[in-house]
Amino acid sequence: MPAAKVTLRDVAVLAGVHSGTASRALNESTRSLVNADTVRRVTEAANSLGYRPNHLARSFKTQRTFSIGVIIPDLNNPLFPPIVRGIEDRLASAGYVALLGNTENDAGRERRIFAEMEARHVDGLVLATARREDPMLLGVARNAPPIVLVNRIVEDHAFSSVSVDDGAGIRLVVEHLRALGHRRIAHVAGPQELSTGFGRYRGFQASMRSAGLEIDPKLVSFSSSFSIAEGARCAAEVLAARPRPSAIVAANDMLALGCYAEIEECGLRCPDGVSLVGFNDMPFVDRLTPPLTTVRIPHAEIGAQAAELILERIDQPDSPLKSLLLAPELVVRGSTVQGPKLNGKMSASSRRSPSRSEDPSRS
Amino acid sequence: MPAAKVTLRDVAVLAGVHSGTASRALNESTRSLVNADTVRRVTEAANSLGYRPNHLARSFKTQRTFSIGVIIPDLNNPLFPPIVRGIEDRLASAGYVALLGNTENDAGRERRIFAEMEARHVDGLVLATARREDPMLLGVARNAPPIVLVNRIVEDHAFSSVSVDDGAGIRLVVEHLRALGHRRIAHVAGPQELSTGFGRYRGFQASMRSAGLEIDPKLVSFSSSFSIAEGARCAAEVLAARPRPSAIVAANDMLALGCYAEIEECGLRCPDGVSLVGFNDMPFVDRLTPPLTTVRIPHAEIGAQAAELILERIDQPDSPLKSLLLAPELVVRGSTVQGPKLNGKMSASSRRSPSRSEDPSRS
DNA sequence: CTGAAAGCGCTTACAG
DNA sequence: CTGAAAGCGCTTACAG
Repeated sequence: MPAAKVTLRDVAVLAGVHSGTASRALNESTRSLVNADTVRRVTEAANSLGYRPNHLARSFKTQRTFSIGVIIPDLNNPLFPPIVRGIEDRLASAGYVALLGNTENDAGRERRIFAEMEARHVDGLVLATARREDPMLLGVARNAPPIVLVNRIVEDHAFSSVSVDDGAGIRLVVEHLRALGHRRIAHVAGPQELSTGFGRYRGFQASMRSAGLEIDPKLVSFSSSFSIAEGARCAAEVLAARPRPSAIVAANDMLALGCYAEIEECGLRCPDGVSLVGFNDMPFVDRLTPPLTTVRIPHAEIGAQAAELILERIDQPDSPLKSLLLAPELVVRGSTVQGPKLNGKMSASSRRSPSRSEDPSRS
Repeated sequence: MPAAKVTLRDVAVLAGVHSGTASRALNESTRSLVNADTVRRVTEAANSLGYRPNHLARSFKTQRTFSIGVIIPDLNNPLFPPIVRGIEDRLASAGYVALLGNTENDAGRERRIFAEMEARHVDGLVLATARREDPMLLGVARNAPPIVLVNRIVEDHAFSSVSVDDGAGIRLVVEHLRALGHRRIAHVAGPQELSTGFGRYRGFQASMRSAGLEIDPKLVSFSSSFSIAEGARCAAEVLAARPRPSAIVAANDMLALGCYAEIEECGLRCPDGVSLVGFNDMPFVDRLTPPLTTVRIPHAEIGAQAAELILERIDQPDSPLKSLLLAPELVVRGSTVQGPKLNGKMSASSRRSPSRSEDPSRS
């Protein structure tokens, strides 16, 4: 049991050296400056006294805290816990700790949390709250700590970032649905002021086009937030269109959850009446009925890479900015089935659907 | 834009006072000691210079960090994010910040995280990792920071704590099932070294007894962790008993998730073949098929109260320990239906089951 | 390779 | 009510 307060001076006295020497002996980076035998004596003294360096004194002196601010919209959104864990685990292994802040997507809260983190002298910040055009981020002071964006990014790349290739993810989705014979495909889009919502919508447009499918404006509805309620509202909109869509591409799993509810509400069934695809592969969406086909993103990896980037920037503040784009992966589950052209009146074998040969991705 | 570095000295010079006076003027608790006019001058000087007190210097001097360590098993367990948010929100409003640590239920990690938090001089700790007999907790040094336990508690109450009345929760469950006519009720119990697993098991015993129902040992299976896999394993065990149970009480929702899978695996259906109840009301269990009947606990409130307790202990280290026991609430959803006695061969009206009159809770 | 000393920016008894 | 000063426990140029 260590005594209440053992300081570096105590160690130095016991080892018969000056406290400056003890400091150098105990510090990894300065150890090489001191005689090996002195190092041994100091180390022994430290051990025998149960010396624990005072973090606060060191931080005060060096103005480094070995802490990183992590700002997210809401920890209760299941997307974030695995990302946060990815960040924390990587940081912990480097002796850093994360300070977490939830903005609730509120600009005022965001500013307050940012200021609080600065006041606490975090060595860096990881932000999952960026908007495509983000007034706060554009206004950050020159002497603000290094910043890395995660998941969401800003329009002009003034920051390092780790995100997922949203367009590629949606392409996998559209091609999957196309291959199942779906032609009237709806999109419940995310908020367009976020890079994720915007990128997935653009990806939807692009991959529908290259799949040779038409985008009916009535089959696209824009949510104002990635929430279940908005998913239901937008699903109601696209399901009201005639002819009805045979599949819905939701911009994320929360929206997809709302779609499930609304599909049922309309007296339809998923997947028989409407196929449904989400994005993110949130925990437990594989336990829904039917299990959700979705786009898996490497949550923990995203977090770990973001932590890696911020640590790099701290060690080398002048290193060039990096934007990592991680590859998503389609996870096919029960919520997507053959479209109406293939299992409808025309049997797939008796008559080749003309659309098949028109499909440029197959020619 | 504040200059790179404005210190208290700069403010004092501009206001024409000594830095000690400036400190007193700016500090809430000492402000009353200084002349109102001086306060005004100092405040103005501080504002005009954009002075931001250096947190690090203050912490170093006062040995207080306004930070609290929060140690949980795993942020990816959906039980914890809402609790953590409850803690953080309450802490933030008091100017505190939370440092999060995930133990993965590993004793070594737990020790390491605990030591790290101590080294960072957290002002207090909130632990959600307690075991009923917890060697680490019993061994904490006399000069360790104040500790509050959350959700799980230790056997002898040497700590303040906030938890849920597990026995009362299970009683609600058993009475609900009893009222539906279930008599062969199984229990997929949690780990018995945790107060939650143990308390719910004891609650199961007690409320079965007072409901006049027999506990068949073959209908109780003990899991080794609150996981889906363990839930499935234990469900398989109790479903193998003959006569089969008509209902399963799972010690928490993760175990219930495993029960769902195993019920299906056995070719049974929930709720027609077997009713199922969980515990915790984790996010999204209302979206399962069928939606899970479960015991709701006030997650955010639990966190907020824990934060409250730790703040109290920091302000008044000698205040008496408190153990808050929050009331759970039954949420009835689709996973529980009438038991076999009432919708089986014997109609409820044609023949009164003898067990009804034997039921002491109804006499 | 080591010692002596300054100093990081505050807070807080201690005088007056 | 305010000033002068000590000091929290380290790190790090600066000498030698």
